[in-house]
Amino acid sequence: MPVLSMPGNATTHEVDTSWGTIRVTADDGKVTGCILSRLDTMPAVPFSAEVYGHDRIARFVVGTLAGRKRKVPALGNLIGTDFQHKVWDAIASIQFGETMSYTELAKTIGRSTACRAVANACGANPVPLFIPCHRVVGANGALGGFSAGLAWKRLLLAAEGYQSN
DNA sequence: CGGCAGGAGTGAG
DNA sequence: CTCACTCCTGCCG
Repeated sequence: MPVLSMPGNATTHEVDTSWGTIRVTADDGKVTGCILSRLDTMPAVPFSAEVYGHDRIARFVVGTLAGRKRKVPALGNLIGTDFQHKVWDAIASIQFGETMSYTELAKTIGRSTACRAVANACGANPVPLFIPCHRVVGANGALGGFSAGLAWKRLLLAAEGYQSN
């Protein structure tokens, strides 16, 4: 009988927002996944969200989207290559309200010319918001991309005071 | 200003 | 295995 990873205490944390439901999965309280509804176009309604109870993970999500600095909950074991983990670690070190370009980030992990690979790793980030890949932008001030749709990235950056374009 | 190489990963053929 | 594509960017014509 194959021994696979034994789920400890898996939980799902959902946050209903005017832009769709955000679903976070965790294992023993450690975040392992974060799914945002895909927004290919800017929603017509302004963003709003509510949190029920004192779910720390859900509160982090809403707080972050509202531009409030919050302590990032513990993260579980994320599946990825060495390269991806290096990229994610570097992203995690970007302070609230600050941004870093794909090239700068590439340099910090010793791959100065791998900006494109860095961008790819950003897109593979299993826990957007928790690993703030939205703080990685183009060297020319452009936003770059965002797996769940640029509307989210704009919202997050605007909330943190970043002036795009 | 357009074109291209460079760099890791994934999926199609 | 090869090719195409992806959250990019500096260089070169």
